Parts: sequence; structure tokens; C-alpha cells
Amino acid sequence: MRKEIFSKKIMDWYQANHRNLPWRKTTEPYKIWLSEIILQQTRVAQGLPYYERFVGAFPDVLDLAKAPVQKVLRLWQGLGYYTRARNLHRCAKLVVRDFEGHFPNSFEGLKKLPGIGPYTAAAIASIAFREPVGVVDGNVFRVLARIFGIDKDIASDAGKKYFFSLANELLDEAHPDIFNQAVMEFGALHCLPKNPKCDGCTFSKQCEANQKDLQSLLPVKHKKLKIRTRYFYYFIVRDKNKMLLKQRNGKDIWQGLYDFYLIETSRRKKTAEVVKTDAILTKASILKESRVFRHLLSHQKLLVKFVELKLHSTKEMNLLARRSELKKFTKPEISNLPKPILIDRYLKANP
DNA sequence: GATACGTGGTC
DNA sequence: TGACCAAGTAT
Repeated sequence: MRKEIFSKKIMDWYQANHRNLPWRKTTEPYKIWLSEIILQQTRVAQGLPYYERFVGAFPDVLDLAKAPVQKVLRLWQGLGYYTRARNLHRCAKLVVRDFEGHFPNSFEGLKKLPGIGPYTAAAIASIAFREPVGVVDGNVFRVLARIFGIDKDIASDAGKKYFFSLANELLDEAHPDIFNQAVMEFGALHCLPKNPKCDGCTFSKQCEANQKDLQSLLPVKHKKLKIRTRYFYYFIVRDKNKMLLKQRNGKDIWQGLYDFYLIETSRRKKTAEVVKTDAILTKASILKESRVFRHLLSHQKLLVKFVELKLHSTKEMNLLARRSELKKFTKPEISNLPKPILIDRYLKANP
């Protein structure tokens, strides 16, 4: 699609469909900046009341700079990402001190300020100063990836560069403010992440994703596998020639396999702390405890400690067994059970 | 490049 | 219901 066609269509759509938002009624850099910081990773509906309150409390950058940071944080309360509020305040003070209350009027100048990255610098430069620089946010990634059928990974540096360069090629240099907001608004209202409104879309014929039915596959975002860290405390409870085991069920790892009595905590704790959380265990005496075993799964890191306990009576053991759905096994029986590899390692080291 | 940072909405 | 996502930035 020719650049002129794209920009005309998207800006026509914008003129007909855009929301009336307070920061669209001004070109004051202060208010554009304020709105952009508030809207970082934040929906309009959530940020709007905060914007109104900030403008009411701090009509210009000097008011904001003069305020104590606590007052800024108080107004920000509930919005999240609180570093934004601290940087907002830092930035206001810096603008007053170094620039006599005037924001730098260029993309490069703006990007140096705290809390202003490539997206926000481009947004302020284009909207407040009409500098022809393209914005690239989550909406722009999605809209361009779909319409132009781009399958580059938006999480990679190369992908980001590609989209930034494409956005700048397409940009209507005579109306960078309208163009940029048009692409974002189109992504926010029409070309939605799920169930985009392709029926009757102004780009239905030109859109690669619509033509090839790739809407749900674009944009491509390589999701980084995040590895969860879990803390396992295994208690080895023996009584005469029997020991307690439990068959694992549910949706967790090692389904159907057997392991020892397990207490899982959200963070690393001392064994004594963990024992205290259990009425029966706390009365037992600790025979010995192992080092922390590190066990890696594809998407989990287990930090496991084994603790051998001596209960004072068979009665206590039975109580514990019943409450925790543990079962008693003798040693020969255990060797025939399917058990997690970690347990196997421990048993071999401690026969 | 990966990760932390918050809250609220969506399917 | 547990991801996934939302006008990203700083480290």
C-alpha cells in the first residue's frame, strides 16, 4: 500500500472515530507530557481521572516542581508504577531549573529527561512541537504488523528498529501529531489485540492479516520463558521401620509420583521458621537437615531442603498422616514406588 | 537482552 | 482462571 493511501485512510478514520480526551484540546508541552507519563502502560479509562486531578493540583510545570514529592505520590496513589511519579517530579524540577520551565522542543532533547524514553519523547515532540518523528507503542506494533503483514519479533531489538523505521517512513510529515495519534487510536479502538473489528474495516482489502487470516498471529512477540523459583521443604518422618510418603495429585509437577511430606514457601526461610508453621512438626526434634538442592525444570527452579524429623510417638505420626493424607511405607515398599528424581537422589545418598 | 515495576480489564 | 495485555522506562 502506498504511504499516501495509508496515511489518508488512517487519518480519515481518526477524524471520524477518535475520542475527545482533555489532552487533545491543548498543545501545551506540560500537559502533553503529563498525559503521556500517566498513560504509560495504562488504559485511558484508568488514567483519565488522575490526569484531571494532576492538572487541577498542578496547573503548570512550576507548580509541580514546587510541590513536595510526597504530595505528588499521594496524587499518584493507586495508579501503579510509582517510579513514574518520582521521575515526573524529578523531571519537573529539572525543567524548571535547567530550562526555565520550558520543555526541550526536540525528540533528542526530550529523551534525555528522566522518565522519558523513545516512545514518550516521540509522542511529545510530534504532538506538542509537530516534529516529524514516528511513535511506536504497543498499538503501532499491532496495527503495522497486521496491515503490512510483518512477522518480525517485536520483543527483539531488530524488530523494534524495523517498526520504528517503518513508522517513520509512513509518517505524514505535514501532520505528525494527527498521524501518530491516529495509528494509536486505531489500535486502541479498532484493531484490537483480540477480536479486531475487521468487518467493514477501512483497511479490509489492503490488510495482509485480514486477507490471509493472520490477525491472531500478528504481531509476533517472542515470549520470554520465565522461570519460577519455588522453595520446597521436605520432611522425612520415620517411625520404626516406616516412613511417610504422599502421592502427588492436582495440576502441579510430578503428577502421580510419590514424595515426602512437603511444605512449600514463597521465599527462602530457615528450617526452624518452616517447622513452626506446623503444630505437629514443631514438637518434633530435628535429626538432621540437608543442604539446599538446586533442581532445574524447564520452567521452574526448585530449591529443596530435606529435613529428617523424629516424632515423639506413633500417635503423632498417625495424626500427621491422617491430616496430610500421607501414607506409611516400609523401605522395601518405597523402592517400588514411582518417585520424583530428587527424592530418589536423596534416598540413595541417605539409605 | 532480560527483568522489575502495579493495577485493572479481558477472554 | 490463569495468562495476556495496556499510550514504556530504567537498570
